[in-house]
Amino acid sequence: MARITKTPEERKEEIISASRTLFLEKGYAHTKVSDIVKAIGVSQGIFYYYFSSKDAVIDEIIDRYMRLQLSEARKIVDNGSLSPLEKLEKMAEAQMLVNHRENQNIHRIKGVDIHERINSRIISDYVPLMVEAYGDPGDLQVQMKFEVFVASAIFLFDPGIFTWTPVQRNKRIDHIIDLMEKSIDLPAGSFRFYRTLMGYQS
Amino acid sequence: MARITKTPEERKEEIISASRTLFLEKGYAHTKVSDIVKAIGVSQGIFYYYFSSKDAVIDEIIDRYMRLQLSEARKIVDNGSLSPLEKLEKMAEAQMLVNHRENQNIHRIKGVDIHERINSRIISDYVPLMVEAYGDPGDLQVQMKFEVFVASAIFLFDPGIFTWTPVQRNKRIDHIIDLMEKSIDLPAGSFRFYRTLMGYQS
Amino acid sequence: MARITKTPEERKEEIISASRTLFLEKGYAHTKVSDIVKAIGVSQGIFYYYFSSKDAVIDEIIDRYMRLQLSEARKIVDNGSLSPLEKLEKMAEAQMLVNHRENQNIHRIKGVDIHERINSRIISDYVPLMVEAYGDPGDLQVQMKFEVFVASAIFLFDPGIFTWTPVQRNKRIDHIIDLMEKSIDLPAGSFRFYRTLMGYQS
Amino acid sequence: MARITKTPEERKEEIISASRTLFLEKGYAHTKVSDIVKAIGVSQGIFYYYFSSKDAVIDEIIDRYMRLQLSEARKIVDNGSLSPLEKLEKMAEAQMLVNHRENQNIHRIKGVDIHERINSRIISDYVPLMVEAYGDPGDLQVQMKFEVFVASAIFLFDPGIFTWTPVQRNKRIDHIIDLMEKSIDLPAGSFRFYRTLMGYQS
DNA sequence: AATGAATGAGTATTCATTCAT
DNA sequence: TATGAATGAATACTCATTCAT
Repeated sequence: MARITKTPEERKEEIISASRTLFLEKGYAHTKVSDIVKAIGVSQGIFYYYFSSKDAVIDEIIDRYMRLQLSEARKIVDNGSLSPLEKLEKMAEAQMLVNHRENQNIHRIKGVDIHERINSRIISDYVPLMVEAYGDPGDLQVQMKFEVFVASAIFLFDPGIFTWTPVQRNKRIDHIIDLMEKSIDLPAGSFRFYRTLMGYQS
Repeated sequence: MARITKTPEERKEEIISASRTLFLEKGYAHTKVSDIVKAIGVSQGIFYYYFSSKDAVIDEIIDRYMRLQLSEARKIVDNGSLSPLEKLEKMAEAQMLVNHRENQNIHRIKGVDIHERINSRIISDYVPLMVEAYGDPGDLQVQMKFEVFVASAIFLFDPGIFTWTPVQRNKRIDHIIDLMEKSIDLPAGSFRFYRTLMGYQS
Repeated sequence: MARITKTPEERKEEIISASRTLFLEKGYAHTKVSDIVKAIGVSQGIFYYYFSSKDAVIDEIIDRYMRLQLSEARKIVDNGSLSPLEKLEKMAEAQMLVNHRENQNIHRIKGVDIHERINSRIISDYVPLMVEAYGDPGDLQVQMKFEVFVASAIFLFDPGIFTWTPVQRNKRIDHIIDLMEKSIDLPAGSFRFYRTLMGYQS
Repeated sequence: MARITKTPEERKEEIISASRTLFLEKGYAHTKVSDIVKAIGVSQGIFYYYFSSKDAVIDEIIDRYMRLQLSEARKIVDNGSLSPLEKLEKMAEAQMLVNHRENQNIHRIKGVDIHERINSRIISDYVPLMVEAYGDPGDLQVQMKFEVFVASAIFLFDPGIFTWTPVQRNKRIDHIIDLMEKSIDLPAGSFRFYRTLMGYQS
């Protein structure tokens, strides 16, 4: 095999990117380390030069994903020219954008508690940003409302658990949105923009 | 090994019972078929006479569990002498009872989408019974309210995902209960009995 | 692969025998488990059905070897019709016999302290039998003399350490024998029979 | 990493010293080349600039050790003002001195035939010096006596093989010394000074 | 002299499942 | 019904050594 040296950053990026793609395609468990290195044309050894184990890669993938989502959200929250609702809408859009950019929709990776790890951070790290965007940073009552909102959405629309028909799904999406709007005294329709994020099929 | 013939029912029961115990102790993945047969003193082969695979056993365990929960609930729902709230309370009690009876608290089994399989059936099969008990069988609006109620409870109190302190947990329990009560126009406190089921620590 | 069932005794024997042969040929480290099973035409799995690890096989080989040597020696020691010197001579012959029977000369296996494990048991278990044969069971002075005799022989003629010319080797053999004879007040030549065991080249 | 150029001698010395320390601590096999270079803060590549392989380092370590022991012994042998017994005693002291100086007690290194390589040279190179010190250079009879003396001591007190209790060990030490004294017609006690070298515990 | 990224060969072990008896 | 010996597929990780710069 021709020896092609790259900078550590490039190489690490390559490995992460190839891993994410393969994990998405075949699932974590069914992706062999040998598959990953084959995909980028390097030796097995180099994988372990950059990562201590296969698990360390998924850790890094999740971590990067969350950091990216959080930093995008942070920018929006800190944008003084936006209203609370505009901020939340922009945040939802940013989420979708990140998910689609470079195959990063790691929610769909099958395997060892990947979901658990992500979901946990969404509630603990992302929800507080939503509360801040909404204008009540640190307000526990509001935070718990967002928690329930996000939790039921993640749970009920988890493709690994439920297979709703489009109609069933749409009804539930609107119901959850409606419930949340009432819960925080917003006019009906204020959170309609969340439809897309939850997978509403029009 | 002495050959001891039993009726198929007994043998199957033995296998299921031993499997459930071991799955609970060591998790699904870490329980070997050889562990199971060793526990009841039979050969490896006989396992496959009764079950087509290791996975078939967990299927059966989940299935029995759900059928038991549903039949207990059914009885309560059909009990004409109870009010809607009494029915729901009895159902919650029955759930806890079944969970503790004969180690059946299979929610705690670690492993491949066991949770997913159970959760899915809770929403699709058990929630409708709650709606029926509440007195509005088939009312989609009510059903979706119960779905959100149950979904957020399952999600936010999944021990594999979150590690709340008792105080944090209690606050969220009360919040979810409160939200549900308001959502279906019940007096505050009507659903207080759900506290126990969700793990409230007083 | 055709499935051929054998009794556990036969199968275990097969594995041990093939392992010993391969260890002798290629050394312990360079013999793969896959080599062993290939040699007898069975699956990898069956190896682990009979032995918990590759190391467990060498343990068993050493153990069987020592038990065989010791039981042969025991018979001779217990033979009342032999004089002490006759016993020792028969014991030396028996040693060589065992070594050559069925490739059992496991002294020549290269690898992880195989020697250390054997040598240790020779001094601790076999030497006492020599003392008993000689007629002074439990006599520490005599035992230490035999220990030095055996130790220097094993050490100086270890093919992994020294490469003597035949002349050098012969001189040392005779010297060690002579020393031992004097040490326990035997007439010169009494222990000449040990020459063969030590590899005297005439 | 800052590039620090040193003279070849210094660098080589550094590598050897670090290797010896690590081999002693963790054994030869469990010391990685990367451990060695990490210990002195240089790159992997530079190791191979100075040594052709990991094995070459242990060769050099053994070689230096033996050359040091032999040169110290040579000085003593050539010291005309000492009697034969004084020479042997000084040599024994020198051995212990070298062993303790700068962690050089390489006898304790665990690993692939390190012992074999050292022991071989002790018999072939060091024993002749003992004979010379004793006053009979080239006398084969005397040499073989020293060989047996040294061989049985090395063998019986190899910590990798035997685990004597202090009492058992002391008895054997005195026995070997006594045997040697008789063997070369020295008054009892002449070689008592060897006790320390062999690890006598008073 | 020095760097450090890259190579690549090497393997013991686990266990669900099968099948001859 | 029951046995239990036998199958076989599946794979992450280590590290001495090399080499382009």
